[in-house]
Amino acid sequence: MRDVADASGVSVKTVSRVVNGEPGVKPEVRDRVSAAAARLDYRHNLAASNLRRNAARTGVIGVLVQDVANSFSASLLRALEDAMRPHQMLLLAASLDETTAREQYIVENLISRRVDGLVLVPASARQDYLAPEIRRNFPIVFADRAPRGIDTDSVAIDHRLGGRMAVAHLLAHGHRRIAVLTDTETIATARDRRAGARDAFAAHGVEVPGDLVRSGVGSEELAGAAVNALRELPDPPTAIFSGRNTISKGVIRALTQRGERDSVAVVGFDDFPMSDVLGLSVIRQDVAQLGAAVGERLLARLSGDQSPPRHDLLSPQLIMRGSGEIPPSEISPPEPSA
Amino acid sequence: MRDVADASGVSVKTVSRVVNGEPGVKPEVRDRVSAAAARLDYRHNLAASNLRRNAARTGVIGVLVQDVANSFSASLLRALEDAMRPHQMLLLAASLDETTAREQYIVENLISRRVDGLVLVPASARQDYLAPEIRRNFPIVFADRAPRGIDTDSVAIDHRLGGRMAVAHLLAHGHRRIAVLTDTETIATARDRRAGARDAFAAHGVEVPGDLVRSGVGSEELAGAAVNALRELPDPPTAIFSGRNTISKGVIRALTQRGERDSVAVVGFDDFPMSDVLGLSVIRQDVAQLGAAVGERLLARLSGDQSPPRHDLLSPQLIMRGSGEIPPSEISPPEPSA
DNA sequence: AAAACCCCTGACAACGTTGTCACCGAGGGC
DNA sequence: GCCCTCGGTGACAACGTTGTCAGGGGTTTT
Repeated sequence: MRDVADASGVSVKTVSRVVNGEPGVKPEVRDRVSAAAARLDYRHNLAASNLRRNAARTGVIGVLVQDVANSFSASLLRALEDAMRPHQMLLLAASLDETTAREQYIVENLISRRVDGLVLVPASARQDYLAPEIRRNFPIVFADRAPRGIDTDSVAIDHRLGGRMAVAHLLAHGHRRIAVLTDTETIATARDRRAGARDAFAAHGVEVPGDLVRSGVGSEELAGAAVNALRELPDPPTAIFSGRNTISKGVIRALTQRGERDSVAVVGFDDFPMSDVLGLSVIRQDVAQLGAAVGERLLARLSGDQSPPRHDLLSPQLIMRGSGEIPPSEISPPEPSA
Repeated sequence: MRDVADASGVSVKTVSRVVNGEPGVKPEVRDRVSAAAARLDYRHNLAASNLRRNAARTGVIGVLVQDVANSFSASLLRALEDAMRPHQMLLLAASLDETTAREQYIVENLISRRVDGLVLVPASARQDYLAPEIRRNFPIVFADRAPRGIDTDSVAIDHRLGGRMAVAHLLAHGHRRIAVLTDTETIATARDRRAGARDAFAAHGVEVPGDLVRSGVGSEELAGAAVNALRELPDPPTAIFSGRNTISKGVIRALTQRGERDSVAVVGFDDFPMSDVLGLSVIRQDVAQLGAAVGERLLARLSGDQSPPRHDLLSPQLIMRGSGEIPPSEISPPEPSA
């Protein structure tokens, strides 16, 4: 900036005025400065600028998700970007891979960078470490999972309701031997979805088929293995509730290989690309809606909203595409009469 | 920082030393300062720090892709993140939506933020506006598309080869009426893929079926519409080369609705999640490999590599899953003998 | 005992920018 | 002709941090 000033024979302050488009500079001087800036390839330094304009915003928000390559996270990211774009804000995105340590490291790093806010799909079980930030009213919005150990805004899908809807749907179609495949116990959403499944059994007065409930199904491979194991049981499940999109993929792949796509009912949680073509019935969470709601909450906080934290729950939706409407297969032994 | 210094009775410089873990501070003092910092919720300001340590890195690289929600972009992002993670670098991600204006705006913004480098999947036709950055050796790596108007590193899939492979495969299975659906003319990759398709026709001495070549197919909906139109022709195509994953989705959806999934051959460009279950034959570009190569190039530049720009081409791979191996349907009128 | 050394610490300037204030000269009102 | 106003400009300090250098006190060397 000093160089530009020297080259155009004015003070640095005047260059600053030109660069920021402030009024009160003679057009002639303005042109001279602009020309010099262009000639010298001058690039405005936003970091220094923000440092000086003390209370100003950096125009960046941090987004921590599980894995930016996962369609859920990617859609969330995109919805947030769309929400932030009109406000000229950019996104610093990071994948956590369900790693608590990385979550804390990234959060700390982002705060040092003075991001204006955070969107967090937490990997950690508790987020007490954020207490100081909450105390000073730093905007943090939790997405898809509620905060624990602190209180701050969150927007999430009602996973429990979704799990309940899925299993209730299968029960309504006459299934009793329903397998429930969910991710690791430590993940709150997985717990909620399984709890919802249990709710549905209870509401229908059906005993939970304990031997068919599997948690810790954390990958496509594990899901496929689980399907194979379950279908080899003496009294195999006639329907499967798969608690996550990666699990659904493994389930469908395994069923396809076994030639059982048309005989075993499946309802998945999480829609994913092409599941319509696959005819997979799912509990759909509207990720775009989720992202938009999260963005809205964050923007409200950024513009000074001091109201108490809100915890919004969005209802998922059952999408019937065939796989969830398959009746119990006749191969399954008839239920003994009471 | 001054507050922490006052609270612990030392100078700001000593606080700086403690914060940065520099040696040469008495353990007792170090503890006192750390305690004060914790008590006052002190947060280190990386922006100011970087400003002072003049030539230092910000530890952020900008990544501009088409759409972070698209599986190609999302996977690229993830591969880059993995490449950068060991170097403690974070990613500022932005979606361009094939918009030239947004590309320039974001690039300018990121440069003002002093990102250490850029990864660009350009939306613009030419990138002359980057000339000053190239001149000062600012690290920019193009991904998936080569730069035009400037010369800098790029890593891309050989789209032309891929297009050729796809159509050659269909020709080898006896098809002659092969539809070629590609995205807008202005997108370089779409042009390359179509050119590859023409190469294949030429190499087989087959005349290009002009009435079946459609460009400007920019969405799933348009792809579906194109399929319907083409299949209603008096002499419909017996095979389809779909030049992009979104197009493939539209094609499959339309064929499914028409009940023609098993009678019309399809080879798609771009693998996407679940296409294996759909039995779709595709030209796969290894996005993870692409992202890793881009990351590697960028890291090399960041560590001072001054060699001339390189333009690497990665070969795509044909994955046969059934849809591309369907023979020409008999419904199609027999070719008139010569 | 003087000299040399080391450990620890702090004063100061500087990074690139902008807010504050003061200044200069031209024009307008009395 | 005097005072006031106002448009245009620049000097200076400050944002939060760290590199440089100097200094104080203790210990070791000669």
